[in-house]
Amino acid sequence: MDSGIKERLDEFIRRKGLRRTVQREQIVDIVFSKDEHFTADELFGRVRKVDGETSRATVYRTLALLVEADLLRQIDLGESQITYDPNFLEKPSHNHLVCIDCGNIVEFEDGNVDIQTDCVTRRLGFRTIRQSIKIEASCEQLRLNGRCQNLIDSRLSGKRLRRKR
Amino acid sequence: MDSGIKERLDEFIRRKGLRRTVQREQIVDIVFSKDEHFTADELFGRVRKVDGETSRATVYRTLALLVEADLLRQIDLGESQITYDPNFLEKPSHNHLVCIDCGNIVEFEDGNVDIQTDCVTRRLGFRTIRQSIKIEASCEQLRLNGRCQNLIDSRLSGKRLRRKR
DNA sequence: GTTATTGCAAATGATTTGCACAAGG
DNA sequence: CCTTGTGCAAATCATTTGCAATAAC
Repeated sequence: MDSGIKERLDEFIRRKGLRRTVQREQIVDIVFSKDEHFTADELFGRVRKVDGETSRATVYRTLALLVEADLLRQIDLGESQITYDPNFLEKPSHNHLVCIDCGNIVEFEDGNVDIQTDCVTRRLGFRTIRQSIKIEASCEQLRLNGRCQNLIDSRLSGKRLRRKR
Repeated sequence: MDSGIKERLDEFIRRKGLRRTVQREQIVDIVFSKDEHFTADELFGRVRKVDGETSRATVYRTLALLVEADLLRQIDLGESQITYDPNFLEKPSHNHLVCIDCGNIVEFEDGNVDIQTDCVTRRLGFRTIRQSIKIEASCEQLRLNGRCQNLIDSRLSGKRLRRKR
């Protein structure tokens, strides 16, 4: 975990007159221990393994806190549950490609895309605050070779596949 | 309303072995009578004005039907309710800019953006199926002049402003 | 001590679903 | 007829909230 996160959270907590608690510490540790996306419920599961007392409500409230502090971002993958992405600190303007074959999510950063969209924004008379791009795509490997390395990798790593809402 | 819609729906209904009903006819007429985005509940309100019998369930079921037939699309504006966009038939690859000042939603189509993102997609080893871009932006007019024509327009037209989830 | 935070359980709110009856083909 | 569609009310499910007890500071 990037060591700056705790400091930024402490700063946010101080500025807002809030308090440091063991639950918040634990949840933050878990959220930023991996670079994987997660839902509130998945996080609750991981938190419960560490501390069997922490409540679902506290998990939700801490997620809202982290989003407000701009340490964590909600992303839309078209599922019924909100997905959280802990990687915006490292990759501030990344976007997501979702493979419709295997459900894998690929993060990408591309300056040219950012420039193009910002150009459109200015042409329309606005100033970009934030943008999100979701690309749904099919796997070229799977189409050509009948198999897809991403799919194999995700099976091996046990990554969560995409569910429809 | 584009006259092709009814035909495409009929074709879909025939192909699937489904049935034409008065409720579906009415809902489709209402959905495509304007180019405005709407939620299921807003649509239900409009439908009820025409036919006081139609149920909320039928509205939801017909929306799902239209989405499946690819006549209507769900878009994510970060609200708790799903937003439906009836304009993809006319503008097949448009995207959305949301003004954080006034909540206005501006649709735009831009070939260069599409080319850039498709380029990224191919570089990653995928083939684009569909993409959606959401730009959150502030109004330059408001920043410079202290007022925003979009905001004034939306007040005048009584357009729905954005709610947070 | 004062105020924020927590856990619990209940509430919320959008959407979905089971079922008996209605209606399309 | 036979099956799909509808309306109703109940169910679902993620998320939020009220409240009394607890813990920061």
